[in-house]
Amino acid sequence: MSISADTLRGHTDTIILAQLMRGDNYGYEINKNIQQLTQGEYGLKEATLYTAFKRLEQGGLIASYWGDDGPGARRRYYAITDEGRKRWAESRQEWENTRALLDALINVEEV
Amino acid sequence: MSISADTLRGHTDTIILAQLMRGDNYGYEINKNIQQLTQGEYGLKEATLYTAFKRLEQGGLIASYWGDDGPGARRRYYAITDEGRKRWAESRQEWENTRALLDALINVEEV
DNA sequence: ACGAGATACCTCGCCTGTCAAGGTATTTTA
DNA sequence: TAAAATACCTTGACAGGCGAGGTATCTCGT
Repeated sequence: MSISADTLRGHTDTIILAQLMRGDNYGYEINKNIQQLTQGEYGLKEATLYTAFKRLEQGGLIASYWGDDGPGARRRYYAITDEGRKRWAESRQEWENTRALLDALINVEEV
Repeated sequence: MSISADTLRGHTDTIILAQLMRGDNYGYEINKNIQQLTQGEYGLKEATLYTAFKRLEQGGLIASYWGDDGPGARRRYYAITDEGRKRWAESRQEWENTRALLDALINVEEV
């Protein structure tokens, strides 16, 4: 986890939505996927993760149900809603914009 | 100001340092430069701006002095320190990394 | 001469997202 | 059968952003 979380603040929800775009999944696994995708450089803290799930569900962007199939402890699965899909698309677009802005703001043209 | 500030949270200090890399400047002007660079899409709120200056100065990344030359009210100028330059270079590098991570996390490979 | 508006700085208190710490329950494995 | 892994959840503290409000100076039109 070499990335300071504060620079990713505000993107947590989008990251989770993106994972759920690939299909229903449960918290632990989602977080493992995130860690894999970033070669272990980034992962959500559990408190952050579950806070985000709660927030997203209350906002109607995801829905949850209990699944008890697999090994290990019981799992709460999450599914992205239509509204969630819409939000993801928007956030993705916004990210493109933010990225361009920060590129312009953080770099200094050579003197 | 169409960009939600939370997606830029954590980058405020770096943005300010980048502006000061171009030379000494004062708060109001720095913020105007930022707005210009982003075609008015982004600007720091004053409270955010001055909070950041305080934080940066206390951290030894910038230094300030009063200048009374120009028109309008008195101005407090800021100069980036050696430590500030170092920090900017680090943050810039970290941004490259963060950008790559978010690209990987927010986009979903097609099914 | 003077009031409006621009310039410029600053503080207080609220809100929100992150996370360390602590807790519960189940299953696998040595 | 105890340890470790899996999996979920809550509480309280903390930090950064910012709305709202405030101060002081200068310019410009009338």
